[in-house]
Formats: sequence, C-alpha cells, structure tokens
Amino acid sequence: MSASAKPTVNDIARHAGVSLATVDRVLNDRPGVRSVTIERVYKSISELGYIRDTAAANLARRRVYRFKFLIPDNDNEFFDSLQSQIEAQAASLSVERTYLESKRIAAFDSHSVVVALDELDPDATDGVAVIGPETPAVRDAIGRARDLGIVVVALLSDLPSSQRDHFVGIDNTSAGQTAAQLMGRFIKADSGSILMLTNSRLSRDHLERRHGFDTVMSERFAQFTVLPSIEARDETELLERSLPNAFAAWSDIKGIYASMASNQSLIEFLDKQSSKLVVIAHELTPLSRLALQRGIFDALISQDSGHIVRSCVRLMRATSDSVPYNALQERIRIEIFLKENLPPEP
Amino acid sequence: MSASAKPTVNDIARHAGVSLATVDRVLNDRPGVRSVTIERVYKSISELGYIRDTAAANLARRRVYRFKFLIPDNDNEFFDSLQSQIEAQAASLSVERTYLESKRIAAFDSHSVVVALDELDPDATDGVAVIGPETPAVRDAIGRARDLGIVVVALLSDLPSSQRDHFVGIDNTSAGQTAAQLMGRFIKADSGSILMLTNSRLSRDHLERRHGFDTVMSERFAQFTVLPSIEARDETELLERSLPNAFAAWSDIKGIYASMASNQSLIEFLDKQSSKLVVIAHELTPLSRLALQRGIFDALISQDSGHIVRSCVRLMRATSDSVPYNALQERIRIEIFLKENLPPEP
DNA sequence: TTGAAAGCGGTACCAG
DNA sequence: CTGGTACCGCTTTCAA
Repeated sequence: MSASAKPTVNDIARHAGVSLATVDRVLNDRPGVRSVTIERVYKSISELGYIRDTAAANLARRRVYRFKFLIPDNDNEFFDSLQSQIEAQAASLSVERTYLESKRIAAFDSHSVVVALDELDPDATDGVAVIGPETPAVRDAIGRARDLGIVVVALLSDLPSSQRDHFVGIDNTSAGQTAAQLMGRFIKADSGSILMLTNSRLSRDHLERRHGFDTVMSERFAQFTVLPSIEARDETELLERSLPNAFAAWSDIKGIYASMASNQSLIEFLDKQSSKLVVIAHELTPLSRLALQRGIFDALISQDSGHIVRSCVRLMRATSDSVPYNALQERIRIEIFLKENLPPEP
Repeated sequence: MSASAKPTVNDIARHAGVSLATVDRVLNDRPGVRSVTIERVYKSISELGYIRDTAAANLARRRVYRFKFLIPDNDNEFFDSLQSQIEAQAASLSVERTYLESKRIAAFDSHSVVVALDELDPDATDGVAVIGPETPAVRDAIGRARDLGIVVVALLSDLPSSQRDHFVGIDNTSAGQTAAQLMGRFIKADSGSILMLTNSRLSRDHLERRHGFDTVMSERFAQFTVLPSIEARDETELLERSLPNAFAAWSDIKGIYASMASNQSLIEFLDKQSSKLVVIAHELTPLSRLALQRGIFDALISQDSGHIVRSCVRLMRATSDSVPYNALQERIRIEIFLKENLPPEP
C-alpha cells in the first residue's frame, strides 16, 4: 500500500479529465451529469483510492447539526445527569458545528412527548433523541418527525414498534438478568423473598428488567421468591406507603432490586431498617454512589450517561449524513459497580 | 449568549484593526509582534468570544499525526485484541490524518522496550504508547523520547517514575479489590484458600492487583487464606507444573484469581477439575468469554481495548497540540462481566 | 451537461 | 514588525 499523499478531488478531476465541479456533482450524486461521465469519475475514484475529507467538506458546506433531547421532567437523578452531560458536551461540540439542546417534558405522559415531537421545526432540527413510553400516539408522532426528515433516536427505553432510526441504551433484559445473578449469589440465606421496585410498570425498560430478573431467579435461584413489582411514581409514595407495607406483608425479605433510578426514599427507608438486606439498584448517581460506599447498596447496574450522549450525537450525525457508523462503539455497556470499582468522583 | 455566527479570524482581524497574518501570529504565538498589538488581538479574541476551528486549522496546516504502539509479543489474547483495535481504528483515523502503527516487542524485556523507544524517528513520530516494565533503563529511554518532542503514554501498566505524559489503563489496585469483593461474596464455603495466578511478578500492574486483592480479602473476608502468587511466564509451565503442584500442596482451594490475561491453560486445567471453584479472571477475550458462558469462569474484570486505543489517540493528539482534553472521558473503567451482561460477540 | 472561480476558517510565505 | 495573498480539500453559485 503506497502510503503516499492521499488523492484529493483535484487529483480525480485531473485523472478523469473533468472539472472539479463535475467531480463534486458525482460525489454528492447531484443531477446534471451524463452517465458516461459519472462512470469515468467513479473509475478514477476507485483507481486512485480516493477518500473524502469530511472535515474539509463540512467546512466548505458550513454544515451545522442541530439536535434536541427530550427528557422527562420528573425527579430522577439519572435524567439530571443526562441533562448535565448534554450541557457539558454542547460546549465542546459547538466547535464542531454541532448544537445540542435539551428539553424536559412531562413525565409518564405520552401526550407531552407527542406535542414536543410535533413542535419540532424540521428546518432547524436535524435529529431528536426521545425518552418516552411505547404508545401508538408516540409511535405516530415519531413517524411524522421522520417524514419531515428528522432523525429519531429512542433513548434508554426502546420504541421498536416505531420507525425510530436508532435505539441508544442498554439491553434491559440482560440488565435484569445481571441483577438477578448478583442477587442470587450475594444473598447468604437459603431462602426468602425478594422485592422489586419500579417507577412505572408501563415503561418497556421496566418490563424487560423484570422479565430478565425473573428468568434468572427462577432458573438458577429457585430457592428465592420474587414478589410482585411495587410501583411508585413518586418518591413520597414509596417511602411512606409502599415500602412499609411490603415489609409488613412479607417478613422474609432478603433482597431488594430497585429498577428505577430515584433512590432517595429507598435509602432513607434502608437507613432506618435494622436487618441488612442485599440491595441492587440502577444508575450511578451522587446518591447511589454514597449508598454504595456506605454499604447500604451492594451493587449498581448502570449505563454511562456521557457515552450515551456521545453515541446519540455520533449516530444522529452519521444518519443525517447517511454515512456509516461503528456499531460496536455505539453499543452501551451494562456496567456493574461495586464499592471497589467505583470511578473517582467527577 | 448570542448564539449568532461564531467569530472567525477575519472578524478579530477587523475588530482589532490588524491583518489576518498578525492574528495568526498571535494565535500561534509566533514571534514578531509588538506586545501592544498582541494585547489588542487578545482583547478582541476575548471580546468576540473567538474559538479556533481546529478542523480548518489542521486542513490549512496539513497537519498529520503519527503514533506508534509498542506491545509485548508474548502469547496474550488481550494484547492481540489491542493490536487488532489499533489496526481497525487506523483505517478510520487515516481520514482524520492520524496514522497508527503498532509494533510487537520482546515481552518481559526491558531492553527491547528501550531499543524500540530509541529507534523512534522524532521527525516521523508524534507520540508513542508503551507497555513496559518499570525499570530505570525504560525510565531513561522515555526521558530521551520526550526530550525529542515525542509524547509518551504508559499503557495498561503505569510508569509513574518516568516522565510519561499520560497513563491509559485501569487502576489496578481497585481492580484487585473488585476481584476480591466478588470472590469473597461468591464463595459459599466458610473457609478455604484462594490461589492467585500471574504472568510476571515483576510488572507493576500485577503488584497492584495483588495488593488490592489482599487488602479487601483480609479486611472483609478474613476467613479465607490467599496463597502466594503463582507466576507462570508461559502457558505450558502453568498447565503442566504450577497448577497441579498448587492443588497437590493445598487441598482446600476454593477460588482462583487469575490476574494475567492468557487463560488457555487455566481453562484446560479447570475442565479436568471435578470440584467447582469460584474463578475470576481478567480481560474479555474469545477464550474468556467462552469460559464465562460455560460457567468455568464466574466473573471477568476487564477494560475496553477499543476505548483504550481511542483514549491514547485523543490524549496524544491533544498533548501534541498542547490543547486541553476531557479527563473524564479518558478514564478507563474497570468493567465487570458476568455471563448475563456479556456484550454480544463482535 | 459542464467548467471557472469564489469562498469556508485557517496557515504561511514573501514583501515591505 | 506588519500586511498581502496563495493555498488546504471541498462545495457552490453563475455562466457558458
């Protein structure tokens, strides 16, 4: 492979005996070129091994990317961390002509997602990343956005029934299985029941986590009973009613799997609890980090919000330019944190 | 913040009442500008909030980056995966005028690292990432390379006594602690001993892992005895001598912590072993993945080779241009893999 | 259907 | 010390 100077558009123009403008037309398959000429240009391209310099192209084109993130506005530390990632990355991305904006929308509310999607100005929006429930209304709104040429990414919770361009988030079934494996091995007792907590029983990610958890528990740790999920849409509810009720109803609770991402009231409850339970929660946040360090939580299943935002951006850019992307790099890992491998505080 | 068009060099030239060339001189602090003028330009820069467009600058400058990776040539799946990552990323990075090269050097050999470093052509090398032992000779060679203007990154195993510009890899003490936590909780027995396996007792990363492991085991799981590390520089040795010897000498081995990254012979040995042990190994590779899936291994402590190579490149580029970088993004995570959260095969 | 030429945001050489 | 100007690799009018 002759590592000599990479060929440029000028080189292929010369080689093909056409002008720069024609090469550009072919490159961007714009109309107005005879097919013979097109052929000739393509031949030169492959003969010289031309690769387009996207940086130069974007410079000349003064291309900008405008992306929007739609995030539920409920009290959830993980959403907050996502939002602050968006803000932090927006600063450095603006140098690359990429503009990020985030908007909080009413949580657990299909309608507000629809409204937000419909409000998008297709002339000022290249892509949108949305966290939302899997309802027909949302599905249709996504369809409308895409028809307008907006790239749509389903964030955290997949929306496979819609025509979203990508899903960015973890495989929640595997996350549930991972939690179960840890739970089963961490509990020392020979039997007992396990409580599962969630925000909304309606969201797909919860369903998947629950399902994954149940599968592994019943296959490998059948000595334990997994109780029905407790749903608490808001924190107070969880603390004041659901948790005490559960512990009153079942006396042999040995572990808690908290699949939601707001752990405030759970931690408060556990602090008052005398017996040590195995607790596995989701997402690394300031609160959960502290709980892990204090030994209140035993493990955390998490996903990297920085990586998630970067992935969204790369995918939206690539899709918007219809260029390929590195699928491997965009796969969000299911991270496990113990006290010992907690990354240093940011 | 007026999100209006970003100011360019032309804007500051006009604003400061000087020419483009002068602005450029100030920007790249080249000599030949009166300090009054410099002041004036800086004033305009900050008043207009100018941010340099690196893509455009690199285009004009025809800047290329040439980086080299020095990797031990012993039989180690993780090094292989690192090398294939380098090759894979080289392809896509060449578009960004970044050229990656990797070279395998004699393993466990301080001298060959020194030779490889001294052979570097400073006119054709912007940076080097090196995996090597922490010896005075290596330290001095790194010093020489840096004096020649080459950016040096210590890879996987830190070389803090040298003047390396960066360390890219995990915190190995924490990795050892993490392994211990899992080991202690996964073993069901109330006592027994734990075997620790390593490649070379001389490398810093091993020492750190061992130390981390010991700390947590003695603090939290004192009911178990951690045996002295077994060092096996090559695979055959481990399989044919060390392992059988160890099991002959200690009958109560309940777990194995394999801190090296070549697991072939360990797996072969375990396959013949009747009693089920808790086995924790390092690095996700084809072999270790299979062992985890088959239940031969219980957990894997790992680091992402793709991330590592990307980090090296970003750090070398930034350092070579003396521009800032995002330290958070460059922190390599200590990943834990169970069968359940194994990423899909590449 | 094609080409010439003027940029995009910077850099760097050559005069003055 | 400072300014003019020709690029870098690619895109995009405007004419022909």
